[in-house]
Amino acid sequence: MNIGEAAASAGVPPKTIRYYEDIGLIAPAGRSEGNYRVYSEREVHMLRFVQRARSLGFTVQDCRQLLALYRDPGRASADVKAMAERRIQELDRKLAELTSIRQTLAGLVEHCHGDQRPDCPILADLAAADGPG
Amino acid sequence: MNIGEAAASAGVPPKTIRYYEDIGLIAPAGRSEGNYRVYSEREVHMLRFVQRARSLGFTVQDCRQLLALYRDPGRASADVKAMAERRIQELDRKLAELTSIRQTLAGLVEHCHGDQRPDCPILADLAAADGPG
DNA sequence: CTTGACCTTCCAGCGACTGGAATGCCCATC
DNA sequence: GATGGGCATTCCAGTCGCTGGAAGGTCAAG
Repeated sequence: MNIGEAAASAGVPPKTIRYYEDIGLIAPAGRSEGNYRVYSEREVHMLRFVQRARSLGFTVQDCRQLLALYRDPGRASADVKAMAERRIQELDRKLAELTSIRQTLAGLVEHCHGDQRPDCPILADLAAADGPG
Repeated sequence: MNIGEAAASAGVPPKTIRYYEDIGLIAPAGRSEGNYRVYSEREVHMLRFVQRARSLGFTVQDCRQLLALYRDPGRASADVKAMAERRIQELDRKLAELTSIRQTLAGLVEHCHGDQRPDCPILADLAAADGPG
């Protein structure tokens, strides 16, 4: 299997696969006679694993650890769980932040006429910059 | 006022001010005899404006537009409102995405023993990679 | 006159790719 | 055998919004 097919099958662009190889996230692929990278199902499986982890917001560093745990038959599930829980905590932090921003913006938008006149509480807030939020 | 004082007063690092000047977000500051950047209250005000806009998640490009609108006495508040609404839409998209990810992770965490044994539904999900979410 | 805090410029790096150029390989058709 | 198109290869540069650090200049205090 060439990189294009592996990429399609794993749901990542070919460039990303080369990048992952470059940074040592995945092992260097074997090569054909014409120097093309060659992939087996096993390697595509790993790529899918990474793709899925990334789509859940794990960093590439996290992926390294997750792959290591995945490959380690003597792993403790506690270690995986801890990683997921840390990730959830970060998500909660981010969600709180974005929610707060959203509230602030929504409040400002609500009070803005949104017509042809220049008076605008949104700009006023940005200019004042010591209100709440 | 030197850059350090301006920075403290606007709530941004000195490096960021130089960066903003570099990319043309704010006008080049005047210079002292010793080539130090010199800031007036007016310029600190602009910096605070940008800092506040950035803290609400507006991009630097957005800040350019917001500053332009702020400076334009003939602006229509509708334009500002539209920007804020677009931003809110983006936030909603992001919030939905993160919330969905959180749900998936929470579901996985819930089913993981988190003990010394290797069996782990989180890794199993990453490896399967065709479940929901 | 020295110390130390501030300032200057410039270059490099973060994370996680992504775009593009220049080149090479492979297969099919004429 | 030539040719064309679609793959592949490498390498460099850019994205976004800073941030760190090196090498040097300025300023006020002691």
